[in-house]
Amino acid sequence: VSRKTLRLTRQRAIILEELKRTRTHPTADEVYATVRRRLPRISLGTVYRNLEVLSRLGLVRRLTLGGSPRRYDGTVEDHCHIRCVDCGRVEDVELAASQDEVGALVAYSPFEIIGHHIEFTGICPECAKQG
Amino acid sequence: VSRKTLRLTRQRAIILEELKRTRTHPTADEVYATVRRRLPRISLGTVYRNLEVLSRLGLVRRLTLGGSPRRYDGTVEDHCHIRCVDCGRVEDVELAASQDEVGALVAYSPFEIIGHHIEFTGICPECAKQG
DNA sequence: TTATATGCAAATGATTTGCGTAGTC
DNA sequence: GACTACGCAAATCATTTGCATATAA
Repeated sequence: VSRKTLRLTRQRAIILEELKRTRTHPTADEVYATVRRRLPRISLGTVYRNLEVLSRLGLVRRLTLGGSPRRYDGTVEDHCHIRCVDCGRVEDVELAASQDEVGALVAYSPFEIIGHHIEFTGICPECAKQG
Repeated sequence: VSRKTLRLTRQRAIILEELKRTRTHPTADEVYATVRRRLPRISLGTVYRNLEVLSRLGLVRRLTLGGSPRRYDGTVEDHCHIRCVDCGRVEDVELAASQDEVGALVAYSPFEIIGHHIEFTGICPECAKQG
């Protein structure tokens, strides 16, 4: 319940823009590298702060994937991911079922359920080639 | 492809034993605290090293949940988790579908799929009470 | 004008690693 | 006896935060 008035700074706008543009589920560091091409003086701290703000606003998604560093996703709609256990790359996965059907899978839980996320693991084509 | 011969040290055995005994999906620090009651001179580094070894051996599971610190699970069989977005507690969830059915949900992926994990998020009963 | 956001650097938190010694096999 | 694992401490990696200044509204 914050009373703060958010401002659309150049930094914030460009971080959002670049994150929406990519499909690679970048880490904060990768966003930093990309954004720095347009704003050479931006700091990594600003990137972290804005990724936090943007995900609170629901404009981007903070992925709850295993592993560090954390990854972000410009696509907000519910979808699943697959992570290469070898190189760590994360890609989207298309499901045969709807997200609602997945949500309905729970037999019982005392928790009030808010959401869900399926993470598949596997070997990506590139790593498969290299054995 | 390691040629090392593993040894069953007192520390390793007790870490495994304590992890098998609990259902709380503890962090390395929590395992450390528990094990220390029996081995007061054990170091946190040893706990980390052994959790790594034990999960490579498939004797325990390193959870690929979002958030830090990382959590471990003494139950190796496939099952799903629910994490309280408020207090971070992680509990097991029983599914209405089999794990095979979940695996079959993927419509298409260029990855060679190895496994999957569903993480539900919600509010645990305790946090729900406190609003 | 004024409060939010930035850049910078230091602080924090989690995990890993180097090293000399202890203990398993 | 040989070599793995330990305890300890320092190093590394990711992320957060304090502060003085810049800037959006």
